[in-house]
Amino acid sequence: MKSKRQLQKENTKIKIFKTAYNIYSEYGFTATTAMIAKEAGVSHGTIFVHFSSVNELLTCLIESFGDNLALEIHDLAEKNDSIKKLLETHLNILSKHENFYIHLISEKSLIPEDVQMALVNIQSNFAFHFNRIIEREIQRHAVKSIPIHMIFNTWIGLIHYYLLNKDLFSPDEPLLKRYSSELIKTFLELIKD
Amino acid sequence: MKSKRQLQKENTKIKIFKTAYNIYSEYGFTATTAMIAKEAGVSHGTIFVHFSSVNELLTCLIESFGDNLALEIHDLAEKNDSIKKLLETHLNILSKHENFYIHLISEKSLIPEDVQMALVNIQSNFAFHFNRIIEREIQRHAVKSIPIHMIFNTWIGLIHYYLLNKDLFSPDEPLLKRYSSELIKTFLELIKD
DNA sequence: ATTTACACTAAGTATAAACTCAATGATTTG
DNA sequence: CAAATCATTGAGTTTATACTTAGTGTAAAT
Repeated sequence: MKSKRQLQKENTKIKIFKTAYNIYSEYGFTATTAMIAKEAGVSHGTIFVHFSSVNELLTCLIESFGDNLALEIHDLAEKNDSIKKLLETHLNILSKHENFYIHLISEKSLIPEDVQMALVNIQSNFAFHFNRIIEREIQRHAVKSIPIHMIFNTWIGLIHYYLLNKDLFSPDEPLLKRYSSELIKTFLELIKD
Repeated sequence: MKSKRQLQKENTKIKIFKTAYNIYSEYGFTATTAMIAKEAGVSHGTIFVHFSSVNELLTCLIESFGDNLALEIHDLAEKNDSIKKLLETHLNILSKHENFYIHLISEKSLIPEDVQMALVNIQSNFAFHFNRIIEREIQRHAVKSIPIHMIFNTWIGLIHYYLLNKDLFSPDEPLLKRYSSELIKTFLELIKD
């Protein structure tokens, strides 16, 4: 049984955590701890009761984000065995976290180096499922015989380019909502044998 | 005839300008005006005699960079009319400015908004030549009939993905030196009809 | 009921970086 | 040669932000 104090402490931490996610999603990683405290309705100092530094807060957030994405990718990749389905699923997952993900890739340089690994892990994780399916399609001569990692990098490169240039491509609405089908269609066209 | 004073002033400005380019190329856009002053061998205050703010310095640098790139692209695109030649030329040009260019695209979020346009201009400029040649190849059925802008974005997306992840792909030597031919080969394979 | 523990507060400190400005001394002007 | 000009200096000032800490009031322990 948890004491009243323990509960309050946990709740406050969760409140800060979730608020930070929202603030960073909206304003990017230049948002300040002061903003987060204000939005969470706690005093500035409270943040440092729960997280020893802003870097630790960032680290927790991003690693947790990576873990969540990994779970979603794992779950859905099992069920989708056509390339098209796989790509649709990939973009659907990213779509749910679009704002945070965009800030993550476009402001990577602001993020503590030891956490940037989390980003690499996200890609590796998806690459695993991606490669399994593409490999099979290459065997079947449905996909061009090009080194798999290049096919993967072309796909990630293309969608990251769009996400990184959301201001240009889709300033007023979610980018993936608008471009998912065009991106998938183009990519399938390119890789088909 | 220029007076001694005028000459000295100009030289100092150029010295600061070039040093800033080198410092930013090496350390990225978080490098400080103090670093630049020290490296240029002038006092910190001198920078603000020549540039009203660090943003103005950045603006000058990046716009000048864009102009140079535009010239190089214009010159060389005239002479290269096969796709392969065009892509090789593109990467050769970027190769000459690899470090600065990488910082430019990976730290875009640190750059004043009104200068980010310069980056868009660089792409538009290249897109013009790129599209002209691809269009012709599509007519000849040498390249798949896919919307040209998607072909262009796939190419830029791919090379930016590599440049943005230089740490991963080629931490110890220039990235384009190592990957140019693989990138070109893959891309040509993908778009050929 | 009293004492102790502790989550939280808010005012304060530390630091880093851009930017200012009065002083300096070399150059130009008359 | 004297006076005026001006590029440069470097020791400040300002500002923004992360982080600290002594204090407060409520919950828990005795």
